[in-house]
Amino acid sequence: MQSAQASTEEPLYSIGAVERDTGLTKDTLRVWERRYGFPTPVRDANGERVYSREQVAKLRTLKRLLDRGHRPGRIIGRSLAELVALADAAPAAAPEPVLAEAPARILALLREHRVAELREELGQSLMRQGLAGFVTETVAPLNRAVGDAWMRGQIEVFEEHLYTETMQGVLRGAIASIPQHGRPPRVLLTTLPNEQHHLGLLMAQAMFTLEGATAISLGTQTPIFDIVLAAASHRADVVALSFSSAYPTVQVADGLEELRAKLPRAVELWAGGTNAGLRRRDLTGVRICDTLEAIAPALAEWRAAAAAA
Amino acid sequence: MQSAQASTEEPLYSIGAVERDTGLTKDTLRVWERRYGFPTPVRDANGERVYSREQVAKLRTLKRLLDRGHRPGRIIGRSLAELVALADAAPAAAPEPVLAEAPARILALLREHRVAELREELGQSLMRQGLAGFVTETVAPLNRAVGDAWMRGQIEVFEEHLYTETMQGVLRGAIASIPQHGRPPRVLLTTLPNEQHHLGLLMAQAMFTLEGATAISLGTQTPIFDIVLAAASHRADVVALSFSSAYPTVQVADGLEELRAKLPRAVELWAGGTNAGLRRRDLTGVRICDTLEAIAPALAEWRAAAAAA
DNA sequence: CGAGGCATTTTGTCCTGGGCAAATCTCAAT
DNA sequence: ATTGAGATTTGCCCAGGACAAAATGCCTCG
Repeated sequence: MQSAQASTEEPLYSIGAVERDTGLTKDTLRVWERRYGFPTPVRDANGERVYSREQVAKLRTLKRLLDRGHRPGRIIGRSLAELVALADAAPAAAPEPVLAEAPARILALLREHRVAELREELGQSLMRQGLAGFVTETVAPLNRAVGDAWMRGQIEVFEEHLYTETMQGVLRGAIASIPQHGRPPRVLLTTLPNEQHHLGLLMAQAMFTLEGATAISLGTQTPIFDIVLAAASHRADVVALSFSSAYPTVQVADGLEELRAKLPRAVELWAGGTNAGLRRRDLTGVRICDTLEAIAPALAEWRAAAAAA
Repeated sequence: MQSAQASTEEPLYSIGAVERDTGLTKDTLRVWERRYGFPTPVRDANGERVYSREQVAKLRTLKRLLDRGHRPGRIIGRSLAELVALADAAPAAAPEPVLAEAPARILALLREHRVAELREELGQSLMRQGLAGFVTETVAPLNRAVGDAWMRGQIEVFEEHLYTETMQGVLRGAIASIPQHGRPPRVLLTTLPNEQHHLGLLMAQAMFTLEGATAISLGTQTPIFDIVLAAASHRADVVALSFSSAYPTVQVADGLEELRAKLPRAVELWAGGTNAGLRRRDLTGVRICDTLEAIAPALAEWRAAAAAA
C-alpha cells in the first residue's frame, strides 16, 4: 500500500528507529524537540512522531559531535553542512602529532582497509620489539593516534572498531604465548561499569604476565560489588583497574574510593590508564601506575614487601 | 560512611541497568509494575526505582520464558523456583537433560575458580574435537549452561565475566591459527548497537573462517550507518549479524529491515544467534542461520550462486 | 467435528509535561 | 594559574493515559 505520490518514496522513521540509528534515546529526542525546537518530526495518523531522512542524518552528525565533546545547545541550531564542516575541522590548536615510522605505516594501512596487511604488520612489530616494547612503543602510540584521528573526524567509526578488534587479536595471541608460572602476586584485572575500552586492560595484562605475575582478567565493566567478590574468590593480592580518557573524570576517584573501602586491607588496589582523573585528587590506598612502564617496578616493590613480611 | 549493616550490602539496580541486563525496556518494566504488581522496586531518595538482585533474576527468567512463547500475564505471578521449573520443563524438541561430559566438567571448573585448569580443559576440548566440533558441541552448550546458571542465580556476575573472557581468548587463538586464503565470500561480521555479546560473533567468525571465507569482524555494537560504510569499504559480499537473547526481540526485525534497505542489493544480509526475534516476522532479504551448523551450507549456496553468475 | 471469521483481551510502545541531579560553564577571589 | 561558588545545561526518570498489533476465545457454518 504505497500512497499516491510514493514515487519520491522518502523513508520515514519512527522514534524507535531513530533511537537505533543515532544512539540518541527516545527521551533525549523528545526533550530536544521540546527545548531546542529540533528535530521537528511530523505526526502520523496516530499522533506519533515521524522523522525525515534529513533530520535523521543531522541527528546522526550531532551525536558524533556530542561524542567528541560538543554540547547540543551550542550546535543544534546549525545546518547539516555547518555541522559536517565542524566535524572535519581539527579541534582547537591540536598540532598534527608526529608518529614514529611504524605506527604511521600501520595507521595508513588501517585507513586503506588492508586488514591482512595490518595484522601482518602488527605481528612483525611484535616480533621485532618483543611484547613489552610492542606494547609501550607501538600499541600505546597507536591508540593515541587512532583516538586523535577519530577526534579530527579523519577516521570512521567502523575503522576504529576494526583497529580495536585487530589489535585485540594480536595482543591476546601474544599474551597466550607467555608461559604461566602461577607466581605471585595474583592480579585481578578489570574495568568499572561504563568503561568499555578493552585495549588498555589487555596492555596491562600483557605487562603483568610478562613480569611473571598471575593475571586474571574479567574483561570490562564489572560492577564494584562483583569485583570484591571476585577478589575474594580468586584470593587476589592486587586488583588492577584501567581507565581510558573516555571515562568520566569525576567518577574515577569516586569509584576507586568505593572499591577501596569494600576491599580487604590486605588487597592492594592499583589503577592506570590515560584518564586525567587519575592525577587529580590524592587517592589514599590506591597505587597509580601512570604508564605501562610503571607496572614492573610496582610489582618489584610488592614482591620486596611480601618477602620482608 | 557505611551504614551499620553494610556488610550485607546487596547490589541494587536502576531501571536503566535492569533494561541492559534483562533486555526488557524501561516502558515494559514500568507497565508491568502498574498492571501486574511485579516487579516491586523500592524507591531511592529521589523517587526513582531501585531493583533488588532477586527481582532482576526473576525478570531475567521471565524474559527467557517470553522468548519461548509464554505470556507475561500467565506466569508473572509465579515464584522464581516455579519459573525455573517451567524453563526446564519440556523445551519442546531440545530436552538436553544431561550436559555432555566435557561441558559439565568445564562448568565445574568455572564454579571453583580454577582459571588455569579451565583454560587447559578448553584447549584440550578444542584439540580433541577440532574447532568446528568445539564450537558446536562444547562452546554453544556451555553458553547455554552458563546462561541458565546465571538466570537461576547459581553463578555470580564475575564468574560469567571470567567465562566470557577465557572463552574469548581460546576462540581468538583458534581463529588466528587458521590459514587465511582470502577466498570469497568476504563476510563482514558485527552486532548492532546495544548488543554486547561477543561470543556469538566469535563462534560465527570461527565457522566462516573454517569454511575458507574471508571474515572481517568489527567487534560488537556498530551503528547501522557505519555497517553500510564498512560493507562498501571492504567490498563485503555478506554482512552477518549476531543477536543474543538479551537483545530486545522487537528491535531485531526492525534493525534488520533497516539495514537491508540501506545495503546495496548485491550484498547479502545474514543473521544468527539465540534471539527469538529471528524466528518471528518473515524477514525478506535476510537469511537466517538458526544454528552455527547452518553457516557451512549457506556459504556453499552462496558460492554455487556466485559460480553460476 | 473441524475450519474460518469476528470480537475480545492482552501486551508493548508511544504520548505529554514535569522534576531532579549530575555535568559543565562562568566568573570572582586567592 | 588554580580554586571554588553559583548558574546553566543536559540527560534520565516519573506518572498515567492511549492505541495498535498480536494472541486468544467464541461462534457460526459446512
